[in-house]
Amino acid sequence: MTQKNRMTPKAHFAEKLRLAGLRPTRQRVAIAALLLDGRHRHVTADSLTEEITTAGLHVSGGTVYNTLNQFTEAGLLRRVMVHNDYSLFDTNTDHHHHFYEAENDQLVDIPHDDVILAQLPAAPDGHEIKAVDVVIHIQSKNS
Amino acid sequence: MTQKNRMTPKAHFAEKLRLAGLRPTRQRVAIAALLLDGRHRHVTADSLTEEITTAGLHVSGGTVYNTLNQFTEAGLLRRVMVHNDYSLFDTNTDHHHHFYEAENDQLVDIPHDDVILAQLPAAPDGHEIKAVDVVIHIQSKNS
DNA sequence: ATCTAGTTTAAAATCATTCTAAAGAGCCTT
DNA sequence: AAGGCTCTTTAGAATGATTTTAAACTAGAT
Ligand SMILES: [Mn+2]
Ligand SMILES: [Mn+2]
Ligand SMILES: [Zn+2]
Ligand SMILES: [Zn+2]
Repeated sequence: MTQKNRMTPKAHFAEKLRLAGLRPTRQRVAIAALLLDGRHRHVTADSLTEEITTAGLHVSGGTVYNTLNQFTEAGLLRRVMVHNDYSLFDTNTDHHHHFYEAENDQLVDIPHDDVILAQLPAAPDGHEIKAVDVVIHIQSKNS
Repeated sequence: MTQKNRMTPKAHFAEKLRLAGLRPTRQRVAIAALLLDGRHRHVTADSLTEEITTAGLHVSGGTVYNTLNQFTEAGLLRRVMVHNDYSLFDTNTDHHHHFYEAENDQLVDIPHDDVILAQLPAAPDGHEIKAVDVVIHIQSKNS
């Protein structure tokens, strides 16, 4: 078992943040405890703020945005692009793709192996591929 | 050759709009003439407004947005999702994918055949696949 | 020419996100 | 344990793309 089982949860997430190059402030540790617990899900600044409130905490709006951006920059979260209305963050940073149902703005993970890219184009000269995002747009069958 | 060569360009685009179920107003025809001439490119509300101005015309901001949305809804344009900053519209509605270089917000088409999805997952129960979007994020090699 | 539903317009409103500048908190050094 | 430096947080203002509004206009039918 990993070392995390010897620490209090707070210390565990503080350590995780330090490793990511982020100073473990009270707010960041609280958000890390909510988002980086291993569960795979998709959150928005709004839904995260709700979670924080439900947990009996308070973090200013600016800090929620800053933290989501910093976690993403640090590779602790992943931003998913499916529309222009607001940002979606994925707690699953492993390589995987998504189903997106615009009808009710629902995003669902596709297991890694269920999409196979048999052939990829070469990146344009002087460039390299950083990530490949596949979004499969779906709709309910009865139109 | 198609029938379009027998009409004045204006009539040609008016007809195209009628077929798409859109009343061919002066503004829509002007925008159609700029965007639906067969060239494949990516535009924003802003870049389109510039083009309109350069052409010596004027269309209100609201109408530029409405028209882009209506054209997209009608299948004359395609919206491409690569970031949350503003909408990108593609004059190429054929099935194709994109390279995206975040560094300088540059979007480049990938020829249809250069990405092959060998295996697609089944859509969730009661749903069908409407579109598959692949975005390959790239960056210049010297980081 | 007249009518009517659909469209355009300038301006205001919306709203997610970023910025500001002042107060607070990690953390390193004494 | 205290001091100090830098990074963070905060509430609130600002930003900016997009939508909405309500009045003026027009395509197309009669
Ligand atoms: Mn918006
Ligand atoms: Mn914005
Ligand atoms: Zn996911
Ligand atoms: Zn394209």
